[in-house]
Amino acid sequence: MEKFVLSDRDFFEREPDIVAKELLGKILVRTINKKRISGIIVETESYFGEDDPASRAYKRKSERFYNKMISTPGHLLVYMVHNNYLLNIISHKKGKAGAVLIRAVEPVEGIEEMIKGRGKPQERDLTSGPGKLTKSFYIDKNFDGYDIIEGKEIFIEDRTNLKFDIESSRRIGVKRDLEENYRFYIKNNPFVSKISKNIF
DNA sequence: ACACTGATTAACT
DNA sequence: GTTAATCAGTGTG
Repeated sequence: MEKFVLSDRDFFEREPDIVAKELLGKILVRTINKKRISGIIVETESYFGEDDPASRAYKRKSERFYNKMISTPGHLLVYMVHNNYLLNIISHKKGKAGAVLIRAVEPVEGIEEMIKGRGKPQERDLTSGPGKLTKSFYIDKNFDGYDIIEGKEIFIEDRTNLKFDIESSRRIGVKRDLEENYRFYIKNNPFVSKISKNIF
């Protein structure tokens, strides 16, 4: 049915908002010492290139970020904000810039490992935010540029027949957002970072 | 070498 | 709902 398969790089060679929506319900997997840490992706945001004021590629103000965001789709972009690492996947059509931010996952495997990485928070707080989930998944700057198509330590798995509704809202924590909703999340999922009403 | 900036979080009221 | 903490990354000089 679906033309684009998650295991192919093509999947990420599309507009970031399309990719962001289709990543919902997929499984983010981290292998560490042959153990699996994994979770269902429940919340994403899409960022664009030179014309997106919230993007770090905006107006090529940072040539460094611009170059990362036009690099090969399917590679990771990991960087720090407010002392938290944020996990993005480079996603764009050829010649454009773009990325999808993974904002929250629902823990599936390796919950003990997550707790070790984060201290001892409530289970809901393990991965219900972009900075929280990178800590629980042991993801840091070393994974910047990592290829999740070929990679064995971080990759994304498909899952059969998971049913859910998708909601959208404005992006969170953004000063000057675009006029459309570029945040996507699974309706009524308790691991979504923040419940917010749609703004049209 | 220095100054500024958050795509956040936790801890408040 | 609001706000302070906190520091690596980035650009500029």
